[in-house]
Amino acid sequence: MSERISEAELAVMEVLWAEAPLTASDVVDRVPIGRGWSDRTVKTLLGRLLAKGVLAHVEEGRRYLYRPTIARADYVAHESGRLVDRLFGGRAAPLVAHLAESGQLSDADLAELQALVRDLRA
Amino acid sequence: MSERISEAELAVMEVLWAEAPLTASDVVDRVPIGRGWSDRTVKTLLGRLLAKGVLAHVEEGRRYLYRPTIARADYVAHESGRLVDRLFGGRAAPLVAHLAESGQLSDADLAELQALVRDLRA
DNA sequence: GGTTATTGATTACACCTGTAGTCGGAGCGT
DNA sequence: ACGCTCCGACTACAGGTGTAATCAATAACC
Repeated sequence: MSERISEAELAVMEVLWAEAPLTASDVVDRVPIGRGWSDRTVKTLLGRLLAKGVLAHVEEGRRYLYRPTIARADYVAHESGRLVDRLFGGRAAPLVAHLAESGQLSDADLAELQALVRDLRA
Repeated sequence: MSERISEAELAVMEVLWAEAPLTASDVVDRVPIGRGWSDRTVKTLLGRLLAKGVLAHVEEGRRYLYRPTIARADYVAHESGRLVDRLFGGRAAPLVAHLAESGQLSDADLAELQALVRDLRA
């Protein structure tokens, strides 16, 4: 459940969150080319993710089909919560304030946020 | 500049962001008790942070005075940006949407955000 | 049927991280 | 001046991570 997913492992999870189940070679083909990983590396990561329990695999003939056991939304919630806890004392509003102040929110983002917050407060 | 600060190291940085400059033993005294660290551990972390260039030290008689070389706000901006890049494709609005949807924003947070966004868009 | 290609399992290895211990020199007490 | 103490520098060591190579079983090819 709560094993940490490393940066490299996340790239593999993203592939499987986008499409699953997949075979190991399918995953290799879909990992962003920029990573420059060999197929062995991807295989290792799949193995570690299995060991961490965040992937499951079922036999499909001579190979395995891999599939996430946790939802991306849950992972994202977990990681967002960790960041908010570590850097903002557990309060989310200061994070947004910070993003805004450090210019990481575009006008479009702000417009979107305004609509979002309005709806949420309704 | 851009060396990563680990979780344990962050606890030391927080002490020095709260108050600086400090001697090593001052830092030891101020690290959250819950960590249960020996003074050696804290010293090691200070050394690693020096090596990473995020701390500087000047001699003060028999000992050193340590002081951050990067601002907490810059670090926070960097880490927030990383999270947003990794999990939300670089767009911050979905983060906020996510925090809201997963119930991590209180009514007070939402009110605060609404005011914040209104001001920012003015 | 023996050889080769695939695929998963096991092993490797260096660097980072958490968590310290040891060594050596500079004052301090007497 | 001598040993005790405090501090910083160096060393240690296991577990995680990035990045792979090797091994073994099986399937496919000729």
